[in-house]
Amino acid sequence: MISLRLQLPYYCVRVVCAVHGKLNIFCACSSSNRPFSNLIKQHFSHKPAFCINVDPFLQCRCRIVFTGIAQNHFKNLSTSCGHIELDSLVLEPPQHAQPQKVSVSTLSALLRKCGTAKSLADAKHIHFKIRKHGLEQNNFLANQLIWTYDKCGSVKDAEKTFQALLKKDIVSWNMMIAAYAQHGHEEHAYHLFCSLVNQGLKPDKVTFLNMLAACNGPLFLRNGRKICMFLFSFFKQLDITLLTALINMFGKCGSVEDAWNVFKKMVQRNVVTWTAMMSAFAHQGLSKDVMQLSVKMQKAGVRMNKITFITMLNSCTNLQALPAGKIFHTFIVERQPDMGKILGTALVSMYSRCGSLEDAYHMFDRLPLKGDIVLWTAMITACVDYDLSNEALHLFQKMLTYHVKANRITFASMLEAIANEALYLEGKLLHFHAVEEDVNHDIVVSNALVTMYSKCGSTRDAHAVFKRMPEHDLISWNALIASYAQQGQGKEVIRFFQSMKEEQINPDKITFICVLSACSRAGMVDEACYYFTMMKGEYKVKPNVEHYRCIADLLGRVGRVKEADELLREMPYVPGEMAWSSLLGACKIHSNMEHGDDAADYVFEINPQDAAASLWLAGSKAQEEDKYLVENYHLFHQMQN
DNA sequence: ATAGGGTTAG
Repeated sequence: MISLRLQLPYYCVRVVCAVHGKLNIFCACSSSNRPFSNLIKQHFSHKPAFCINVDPFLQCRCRIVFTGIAQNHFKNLSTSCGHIELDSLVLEPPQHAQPQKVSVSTLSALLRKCGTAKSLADAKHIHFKIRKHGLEQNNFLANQLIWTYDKCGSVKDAEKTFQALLKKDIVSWNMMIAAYAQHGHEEHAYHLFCSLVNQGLKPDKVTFLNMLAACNGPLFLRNGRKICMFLFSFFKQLDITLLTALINMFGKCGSVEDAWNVFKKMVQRNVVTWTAMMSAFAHQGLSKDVMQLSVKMQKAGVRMNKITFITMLNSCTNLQALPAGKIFHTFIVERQPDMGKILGTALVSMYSRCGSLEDAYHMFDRLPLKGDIVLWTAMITACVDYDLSNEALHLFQKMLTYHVKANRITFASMLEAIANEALYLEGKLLHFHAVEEDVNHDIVVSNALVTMYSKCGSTRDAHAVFKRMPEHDLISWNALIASYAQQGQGKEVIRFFQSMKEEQINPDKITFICVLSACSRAGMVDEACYYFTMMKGEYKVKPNVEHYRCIADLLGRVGRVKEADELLREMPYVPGEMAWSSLLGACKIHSNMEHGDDAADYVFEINPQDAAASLWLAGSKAQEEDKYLVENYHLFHQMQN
C-alpha cells in the first residue's frame, strides 16, 4: 500500500503508471462533510493515466491511497499546482505543474460537485475564480454555472449569470428555463420561452421537455396547450420521450382527455408512457381507470417497474381495495424482489390506509430499510390514524435508537398523536426537540404545535407559538380560532376573525364552524346570525349540516325554539338524531310542548332507544291522560259518590 | 419522461 498526503489546495492530481494491471485508488478527506468519491479507479488494461479532481476549498487534509498490483510502478505523479508529500514512494518531481492555470474541465467538474452538494458559497467561490481567469464568457462554464446555482437554490444568481452572458446558446436558455421551473417561477419560464422564440432562436427537444415540466397544475393548462401546438408544428415527428412528457403535462394540468388522446395515438409505448398515463388517471382520482390500464399494459406485454407498482398501490388505496392490494403485493414480490424503500413504504401505507394495520406492521417489520425517515414516518402516521398514540410514541423512541432524525413531517404526525392524548409534558418535550432539529419555524410543524397546545388545554402556549410564526396560512388561523372557540371565548374568536381578514386570508367552512360554535357557546345569537349570513353571502361558503345545527342549537338554547325548528326543516339536509335531540332539550328547558312533541317524534323514529325522547313521549302521554282526568273530574267525582 | 410519509373542527 502506498499512500500520499496532499497539501491543499489542489485542483487536479495526475497519475501515470508504467505497467498494466490492477490498481485501486482510494481518496479520503480527514474532516470533510463534502461528497468525495472513495474509490476513484479500479482497473487499467492500457495507458493508466488519469486525473483526480480534488475540491480546492476543502479545509482539511486529503489522503490518497494506492493499492493493487500496479502500485509500485508509478511513472510519475503530478499536480496542477502545489507540491506533493509522499509517505513511502519517491517520484519524479511534477513536470507539468502549472501553478496558476486551471482547465475549463476542472472548473466544470468542481461546479458539478458544488451543485450536487448544494453548496452555494463554494459555487460563488468558483464563479469568482472563473471571472479571475477571464472565463466568464465561456459558454460551457456559464451554462454549468446556471445549472449549479439552480441546484444550490439561487435563481437570482442563475439569472445574473444568464443575463451577463453575451452569446447565449440554446443550452443557456434551457438551463435558465429549467431553473425557473424548478423554483416555482413557471410564468418566468414561459416568458423566457416566448422571448427565445421571438428572437428567432430554435428551441430543441430539451427546451420542450423543460417547458412541459413547467406546466404542473390546472393553472398552466393554457400555456401547456400552446406549447403542445407549437411542438406539433415544430417537429414533423415526436419521439416517445416528448409524447410521454405531453401525457404527463396534461395529467398534471388535470386534462385526462388530452392525455388519453396523446396516449391513444402513440404507435410505440414503453413502461414510462404507460405509467405516465396511469398517473394522469390517478391524478384525477380515476382509480378504476388506473386498474383497467394496468390490465391492458399486462396484455401489451410491457413489464412493470417500481414506479408503475407505486402508482397502482396508490389507486388500491383510493379504492379502499385491500384484496387487490394484496394481490399486487405478491406480484411485486415475484417481479421486484429488491423492492427498495419507496415501494416498501408505499406498501406499508397502502395496507394502513386500506384498513389493515396488521399487514402494515408486518410489512414494516420485514423491511430491512430501518434507516429511512419516510418509512418510519409512514408507520408512525399509520398508528396515529388508528388512534394508537402510545404505539406511535413507542415507535418514535425506537426510531431515535436507530439514529434516524425526525423531520418536519415526523413532527407533524407525532404532535397529532400527542394532541389526541392531551399529553402536555410530552408535547413540550417534542416542541424542544423540534427546536433542536430546527424545524419549529416550519409552517406545518407550527400549525401542529398550535393544535397540540390547544388540545392539551393551553390556549396560552398555542397563542405564543402562533405569534412567533413568520407567516400564517388558513390552517394556522383555523387552529388558533378553534383553540379559543373550544374555550367558549366568543369575543376573542371574533377579534381573531377580524385580524385574519386583515392578513387577507379568506375563511373557509372550518373557520365558520369555529366562529359559529364559539358564538353558540357564548350565547351570542345576533353575532352568530351575522356571521352565518356573511359566510353565505360574502364568502360564498355553502353551509353544511354542522353550520345549521350550530345555529339551531343556539336559537333553541336562548328560547327561540320556533325559529330553530323552522331552520331545521328548511335546511337542505336531513337533520338527523343529534339535531332533533338538541331541539328537544331546548323544548324541555323552555317548556315548549308544541315543538317538543314533534322533535321527540323524530328522535324516536330515528332511534327508539333514545331515553330522552321516550321519556318526553311518555310524559306527554301522561299529561294528556292528566288533562283528560281534569276535564272529567266532576264526572269521576260524581261516579265515586 | 413515470415516484413513498404531513398540519386545521366536532
